[in-house]
Amino acid sequence: MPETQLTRRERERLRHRKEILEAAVELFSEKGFYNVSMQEIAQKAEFATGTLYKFFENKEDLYKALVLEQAEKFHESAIRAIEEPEDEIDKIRSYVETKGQFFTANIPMIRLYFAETRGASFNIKAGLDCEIRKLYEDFLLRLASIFETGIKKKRFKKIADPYYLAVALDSLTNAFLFLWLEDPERHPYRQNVEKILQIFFKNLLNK
Amino acid sequence: MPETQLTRRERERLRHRKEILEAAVELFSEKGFYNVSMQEIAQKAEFATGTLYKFFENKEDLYKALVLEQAEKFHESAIRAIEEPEDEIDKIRSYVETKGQFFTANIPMIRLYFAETRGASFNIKAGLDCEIRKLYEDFLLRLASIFETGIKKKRFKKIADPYYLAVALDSLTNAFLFLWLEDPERHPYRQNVEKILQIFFKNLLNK
Amino acid sequence: MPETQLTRRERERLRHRKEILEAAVELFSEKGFYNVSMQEIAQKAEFATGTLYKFFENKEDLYKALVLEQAEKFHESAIRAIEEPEDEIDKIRSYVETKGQFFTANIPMIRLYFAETRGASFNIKAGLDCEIRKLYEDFLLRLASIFETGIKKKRFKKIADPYYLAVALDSLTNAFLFLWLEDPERHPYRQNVEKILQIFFKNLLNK
Amino acid sequence: MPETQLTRRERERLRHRKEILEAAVELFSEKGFYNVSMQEIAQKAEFATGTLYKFFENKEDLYKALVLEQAEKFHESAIRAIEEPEDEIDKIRSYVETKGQFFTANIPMIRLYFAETRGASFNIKAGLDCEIRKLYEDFLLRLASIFETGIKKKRFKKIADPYYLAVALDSLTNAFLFLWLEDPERHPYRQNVEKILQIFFKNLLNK
DNA sequence: GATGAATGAGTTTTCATTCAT
DNA sequence: GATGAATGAAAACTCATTCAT
Repeated sequence: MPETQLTRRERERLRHRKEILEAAVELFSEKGFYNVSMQEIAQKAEFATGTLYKFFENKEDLYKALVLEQAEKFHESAIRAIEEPEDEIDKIRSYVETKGQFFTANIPMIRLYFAETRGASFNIKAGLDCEIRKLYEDFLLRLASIFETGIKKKRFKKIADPYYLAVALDSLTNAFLFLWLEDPERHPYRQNVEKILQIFFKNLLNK
Repeated sequence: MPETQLTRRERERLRHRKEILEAAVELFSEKGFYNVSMQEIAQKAEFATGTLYKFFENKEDLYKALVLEQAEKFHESAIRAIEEPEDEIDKIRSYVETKGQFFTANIPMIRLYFAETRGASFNIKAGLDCEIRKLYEDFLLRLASIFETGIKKKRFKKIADPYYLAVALDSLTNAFLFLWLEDPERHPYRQNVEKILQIFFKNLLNK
Repeated sequence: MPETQLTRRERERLRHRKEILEAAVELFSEKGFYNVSMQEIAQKAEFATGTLYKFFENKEDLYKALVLEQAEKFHESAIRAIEEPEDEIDKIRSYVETKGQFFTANIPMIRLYFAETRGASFNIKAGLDCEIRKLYEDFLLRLASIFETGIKKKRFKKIADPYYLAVALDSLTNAFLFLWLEDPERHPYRQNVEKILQIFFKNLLNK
Repeated sequence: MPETQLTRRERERLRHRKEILEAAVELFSEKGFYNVSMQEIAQKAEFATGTLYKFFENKEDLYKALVLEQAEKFHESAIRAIEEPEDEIDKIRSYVETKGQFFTANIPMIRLYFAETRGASFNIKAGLDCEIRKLYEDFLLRLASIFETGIKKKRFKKIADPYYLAVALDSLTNAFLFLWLEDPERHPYRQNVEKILQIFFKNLLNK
């Protein structure tokens, strides 16, 4: 196992890095990039200010690392979710479900991730946008190709550009995640998304 | 008309206020709340820094005024859009169209408005959220009640909670506005939204 | 008079700038660039920290302005000193005298000026070097051409490259300025320089 | 020989100390005291930061050791240079030559040494000044006494205070070392210094 | 109302120094 | 002696806000 081949030092270093990131997500998610100071993060993570700079070049870099690492994790999960099932409909269901699971287990990331992908991210001057949006765009295209294949296989009717179907699906799931975030009891993600997707699918499916 | 009953002084004051806000939207929309300084706005509006404070208590207040006034304008248009037509389907069509018209004519506002309604608005410590979200929520309820009435009138099938239908509709239109914003030529709002709504409606409509 | 055509505001601004520079020379000259903080300068000049940044982009810029402005003043004086007299020997005497007058009246500048021209100026990353050294080099060339002319006119023997004569003259005057700086009573600049120059001239002159 | 009586441990320690100092001269000479960090020196010397503190109390101490040790070496050479020859003129020639040899072989030290002796050394708060300047002053006095002896022996005319002759000699050699440093090809130290000294000596010598 | 210079608290970032291993 | 992660004080710089004119 590679984990155990790291020296103690290296393992500690990784742990500390993780601790910093964990303190940071919470703060950023709650107050936003500009309302969180490095001191604040350091304090929450129980390190000195200077220590943060051993791990991250600057505040922006810390934020980027944070969002990008989570985005990559989500991405992997999402890709796995759409690759496993055979059937196109199952792929989509699997995605919707995985997305729900990922974010309901990572609540602080929801705001950050959406701010960076769909949102008006003014947070970071540039750069982050670039990488994370590339990931996002890449995934949209994969979703689109599922719709495309489904259409070719005559599983779906050809009612719209597959890319737009992907965009629509993504935006609907986001909307219901937000509802869930605001009031989890009242707006359970799974059931709600389910119903909306039915509207979608009933019409999309060739009987 | 009340406008003409204002003194010259008052008219000038209003004009100046408007000039400041106009300079501000552009800057905020381009760089975000925290990357725009009051001096920058003053310069763009061709006033002295101090003058801004004759019109707005502070930076936050200026931003709030900006977003709220636009939000109110949009809401008026949107409400008018859903009140005029008789038929529920027409109401919804009218809303979608009006939304498109409003924002394509107010590009800089798109980012700000979405950041505040759906987005992870960390921009402002608090308060703005409150008022603008109330407006937004109010409108969602109106949309919901259109669906509800439609269902009652048997125009629509009862496939989902009307509120969720409203949320879905809103999120879809947003998604297509964003696409349009990114590449207006390639992703014309009207046509795209049209197609997606058809998926919606075909299934929603009782034949 | 152009001075009086400045608005009161402009005149005040210039005065403030000057006050800042005056506080700064003393501090820099005493402790060196890196041992003086902007706060310290601000305090000594009786302004707020931020105010310094209205006048100078950054600490380096403030330092540059300081040294360069003085260097330019000295330059003008020095050039005037060598242009007025007819005779080559008088030109050189005039320079030596003017240099003494300038720096004995601007004690804090001695260290700064020498640090930047002849010294190992590590103070500033770059740039200042450039401009100030250009001035300095320019002046050395003027001095050299005085020697050259003197040689052509047979006032001087042709005992060495005129440029090296200039360098030698400059370095000797510096050395005696330093001595004076360390102990003005014991090492009066004028008399000492006088004697040394005699060594120079006696051999340089064609009887 | 004492060297071989050191234990292996002690020899290693000395070697490490030397390695650190060697890394440090280069860096200090290139960038100056304040633009070099201890971590940088450690890295260049291939030691850990903490190790530097086993050898030197602090950064200043390291710098002092560096400059002082070199200064002492130079002084020994210089003293040897003026002690060996019999004749006063030869002593001076020997000094000028030795100085050239020492610094052309120790380029990085030129800047540091001059900064500390003649220059506006703001580098170090204090203390270094003291010791190194004492060495320097001591040497100037030795030079002065050579001139004095020469005068007594009627080798030299009594044209100026011997101390000032020493200062002049030193400042001229420095000036030509600087020229050489800037462009070694164009300004060869030996030849240039030679010519300038002739001006000096021709007049100084009693035929 | 308009001006814009001045303010100074607050933020990011650096780096000499320490210390547990 | 060697390591290098952690420290935290100190510095540069920004900018919302004030206020005398």
